[in-house]
Amino acid sequence: MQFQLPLIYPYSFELTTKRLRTFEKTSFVADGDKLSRTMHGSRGPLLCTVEPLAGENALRVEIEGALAEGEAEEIKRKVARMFSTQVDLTPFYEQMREHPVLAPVIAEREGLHFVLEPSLYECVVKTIIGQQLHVSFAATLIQRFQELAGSKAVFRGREWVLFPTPEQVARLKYEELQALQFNRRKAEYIIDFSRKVVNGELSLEALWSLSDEEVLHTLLPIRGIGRWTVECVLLFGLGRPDLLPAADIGLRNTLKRVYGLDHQPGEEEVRQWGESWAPYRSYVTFYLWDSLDNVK
DNA sequence: GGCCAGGCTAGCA
DNA sequence: TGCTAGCATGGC
Repeated sequence: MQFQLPLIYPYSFELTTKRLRTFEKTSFVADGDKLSRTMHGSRGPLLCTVEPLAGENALRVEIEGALAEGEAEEIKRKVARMFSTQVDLTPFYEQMREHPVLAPVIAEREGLHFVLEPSLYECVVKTIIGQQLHVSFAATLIQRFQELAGSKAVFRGREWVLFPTPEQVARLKYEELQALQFNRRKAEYIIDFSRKVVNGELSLEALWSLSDEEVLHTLLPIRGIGRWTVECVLLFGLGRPDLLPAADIGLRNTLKRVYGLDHQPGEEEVRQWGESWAPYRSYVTFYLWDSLDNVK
């Protein structure tokens, strides 16, 4: 199946997918302009390939694999959501255009959009793995985790790994993740979380209809999930526009640099600044993170 | 070699 | 209620 997804200008495919080609390359495989990744379809593995359509202000999408009756529309919606094709950044840019400090940081990244994970489960697990680790080491762990627990599928004559399902992870033993250099507690967090999803104690699909606050209250009691993790899930899983992970060390380091401070700002300080960024705090956070990536 | 990473929990005051 | 050691490893 092939289809096109119209984009809302401004949209830069290059800026938007840059992080997928660098330290998030565990999800997507790049081939020139094209990016491919596997997804779970209702009838088995799918391969989704996305590329910009020159001069058309649209994405060209190809889906390989068996689709069920009526599944095509669902996949189109999912890919559109993943690549934020229907998000209009114009009001965000207008609000921030006069900002004394952030205006240039934002202007340099005109057209940068979120790329969301295809499933909330994948988002939560990757975020837990990434807690307080170097991004590059987290990527290594995610890779090993996928190889260990995920299914394989063959497309175009090569083997692709799928992100593990909750069922596959629920069957693992803690020791199997420890052998991949997960620490004991992180192994427990991930496997125990997966078991909650499998036994129905937690419905991730239900999160879509909840407010940010309600999502926070739903996920926070789960062991291994703190405020930062929920905020990342709201951002990168649900695509909510007004989140501020004020405790994030990367964000605080970036603010120190961008604002030219002599100290690393505390959580409260970050929240106070963030008030003037509402209702687009997620975008400011994301743009600042992007500027952090470029400094390293 | 030491300290810190895009945190979180358990244990202690 | 608030603070801190410990976690498992890589990078600087």
